[in-house]
Amino acid sequence: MARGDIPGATGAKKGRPLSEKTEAAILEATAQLLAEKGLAHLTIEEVAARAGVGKASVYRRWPSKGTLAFDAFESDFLSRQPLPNTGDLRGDLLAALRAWVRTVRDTPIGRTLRGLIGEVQRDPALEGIWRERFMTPVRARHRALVDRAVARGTIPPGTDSDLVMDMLYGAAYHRLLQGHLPLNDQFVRVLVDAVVASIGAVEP
Amino acid sequence: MARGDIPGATGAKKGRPLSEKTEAAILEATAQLLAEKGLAHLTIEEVAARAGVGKASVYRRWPSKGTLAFDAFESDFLSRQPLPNTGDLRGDLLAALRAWVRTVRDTPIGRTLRGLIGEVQRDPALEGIWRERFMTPVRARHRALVDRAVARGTIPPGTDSDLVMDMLYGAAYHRLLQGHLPLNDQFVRVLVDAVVASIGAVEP
Amino acid sequence: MARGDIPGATGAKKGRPLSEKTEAAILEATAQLLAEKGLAHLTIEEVAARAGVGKASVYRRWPSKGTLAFDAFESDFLSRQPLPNTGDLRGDLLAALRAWVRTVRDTPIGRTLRGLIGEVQRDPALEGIWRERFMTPVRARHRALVDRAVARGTIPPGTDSDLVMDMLYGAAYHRLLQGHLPLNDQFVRVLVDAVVASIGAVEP
Amino acid sequence: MARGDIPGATGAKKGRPLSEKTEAAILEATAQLLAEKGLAHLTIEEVAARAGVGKASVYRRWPSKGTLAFDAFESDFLSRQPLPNTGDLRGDLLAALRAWVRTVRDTPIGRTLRGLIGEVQRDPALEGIWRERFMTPVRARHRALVDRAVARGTIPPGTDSDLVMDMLYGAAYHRLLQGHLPLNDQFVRVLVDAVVASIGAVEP
DNA sequence: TCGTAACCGAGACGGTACGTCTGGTCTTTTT
DNA sequence: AAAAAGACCAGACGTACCGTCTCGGTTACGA
Repeated sequence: MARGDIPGATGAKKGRPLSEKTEAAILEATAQLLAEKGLAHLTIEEVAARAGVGKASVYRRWPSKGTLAFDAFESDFLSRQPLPNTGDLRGDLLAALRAWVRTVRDTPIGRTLRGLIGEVQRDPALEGIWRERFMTPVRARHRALVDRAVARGTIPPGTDSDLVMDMLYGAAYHRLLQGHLPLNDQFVRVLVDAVVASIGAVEP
Repeated sequence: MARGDIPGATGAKKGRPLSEKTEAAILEATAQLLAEKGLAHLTIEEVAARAGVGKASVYRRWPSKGTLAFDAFESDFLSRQPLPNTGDLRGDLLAALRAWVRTVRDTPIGRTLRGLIGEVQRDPALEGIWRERFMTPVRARHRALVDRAVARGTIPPGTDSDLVMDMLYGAAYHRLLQGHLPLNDQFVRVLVDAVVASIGAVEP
Repeated sequence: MARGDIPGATGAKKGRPLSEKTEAAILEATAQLLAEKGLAHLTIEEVAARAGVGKASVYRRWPSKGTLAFDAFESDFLSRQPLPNTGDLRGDLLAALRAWVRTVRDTPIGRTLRGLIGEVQRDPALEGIWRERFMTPVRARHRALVDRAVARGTIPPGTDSDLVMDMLYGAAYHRLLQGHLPLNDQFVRVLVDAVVASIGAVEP
Repeated sequence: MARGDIPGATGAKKGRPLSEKTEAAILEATAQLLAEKGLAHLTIEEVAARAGVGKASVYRRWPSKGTLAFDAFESDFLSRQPLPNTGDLRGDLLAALRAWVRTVRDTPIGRTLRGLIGEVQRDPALEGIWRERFMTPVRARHRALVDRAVARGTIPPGTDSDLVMDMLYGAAYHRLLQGHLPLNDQFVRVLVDAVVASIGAVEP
């Protein structure tokens, strides 16, 4: 986990507790600076200054720039990934992927996401956190769509939902990170069609 | 391109030309250090020292760590991506993807590739170079496999080869960068099968 | 003044105060290196290394090599300039000038003084500091000898003590800096005699 | 001497002779830059660029910045030091010192002279050249005034002309280099008076 | 209710690496 | 073979941040 814990939850504590105000100020400053200059040019020094906080108060809570940025980023991103229910798999996947594309393409979140993934590549300490707190919940949410289709009986029960996720979001992340081709609606449609076709889906 | 040019190709040159020896020493030192400590902990300072070269001689050629690392990495990686010809599409894709997986999973190249992609996310100046010199040639080589299958008539002529590439390599890069699931042969097989199925390939 | 101030004198202080240990280590290292290799070959890098201190800790206190060297030099030099009281002007001037000559001719201080004056010629920012902290106190000390003679009534009341100082020490600095003739006791004697003669001094 | 010799004078020469044009361009550029930014901020790099000449062509002729600057400075300065003949010593010394003061106070030459003397303090290799080519001729010229007075019989035959020079010019250089008091005509007058008085000069 | 442990903002600490600059030398090509 | 150009190695420059430590002061528990 990025931070220690919700204060008061773990038990024994002496002395003055961590101030929630300080924490909020840090996260707010981080979010601002993240949008303004990107993760690469974010510095703890500046976060502390902007938040009106000592650097130690930042390091007391987050061990690195990545973990801090991650916390500031997380909730924002997740809230933009809906769990659609259109009645059939193609529709659900289309809606989910479209929401993803809009988020990363049309908001500063895309840039931050790219920077964060970049950071994860260089800091092994971030890998676990990133997977646990970001990849796992997002994938779970998306996989639910596939599982629902299995339950409905419109796709075979043995469908490898991990593979489906990797084909869909792998392709999408690929275009986000490599930028070799546009992330547009045309791409989303043909991608979802191809993936649905590969499952051997029965038309409802 | 990362550096100026092929020496001597552009024409006018006065004064002492850039020494090829110096350049070779820098690239060699960079490759060594890249393998030893990864891109994140590679420093120009150390490259220069190891190469027995002044820092200015490095900056004269490459404007940043990323461009330098990229040049040292490029040829090494590309040489490990064969152009298989097994006679059918599935076999070709399997061979190509297996080679890729072996390279990134079993050699230090995988770590460097991850670091380099991370670097590309933070340095906009690298994006173009990366795409032009890395993504484009590698994709072209892989796409040739699909085009050959179209020529053979085993898959429909309108097949979107870009999409095929994105599903295959998007998924593979996804696992490389996110590490949520292993990059093993089982994954390669089911991925190729699913992608081939999605194309509506005719069995030969 | 080279540095901020006597710590704690100015009032408001926030954050960790400058460590006196660090400052002492820097001054000590500077003094050593000044004697070893002269001001011209003194580098902040080496001062920091020798003092076991970060470069920033040096720059935090002194804005330039010259100001640092000056601070390290100052007390050492001044302590070697006595305020003689032999009873008559000639004896006082002889004693003072002999002490000066011995200091600059027989110790490494002479070399440092030359280097420092050289530095002052090239860095306008040093001029004021040099004058205020070096020339003014030293001259004041020496002029006191002349003023005492006036008080005694052995020389005319209107004597221009600045001119006397300039003839005496001007000539001495001239030989120190230009090296055209030796700085020996013979020189000191005839110089003092000539200057005393020029004043129209009454023999006591 | 700063440079080798008058080109072509020494005899044996093979290959292309040193170009007088090149030399003139370098000296001209040096003089300009000396006046513009002072010796301290003069760089061989910039001299070469301004002269439209390779750096090596500069180093071929002058071994260091100081020697080059010195050559560019020398003739200019000496031409401004007249050999007055007013008929009596006081008048001669007054005229000579006034010319000196005007030169160093009212032209960029003063700044350059200060810089040059500063440079001499740091570069032992310059000392000899400086003394030989600058101090010695200038002092000789000035001392001639005193010697003439001896010949005239207006001052004692045993007069120490070196001491007279040191009192006069020592005081003047002192004010130039230390800047503690102004270099004005009032100073010149009282200085000359005091020095002449110290000699025990007979009124003519 | 009081001691004390852990917090607070501020900023100095020892460091690393940056990208730039200069010095003096070396190596091409041109004249 | 010298000139002009400019790359060569070396390393100091001053800056930016790093993550830690110290300062004097302030909470808010728990003994």
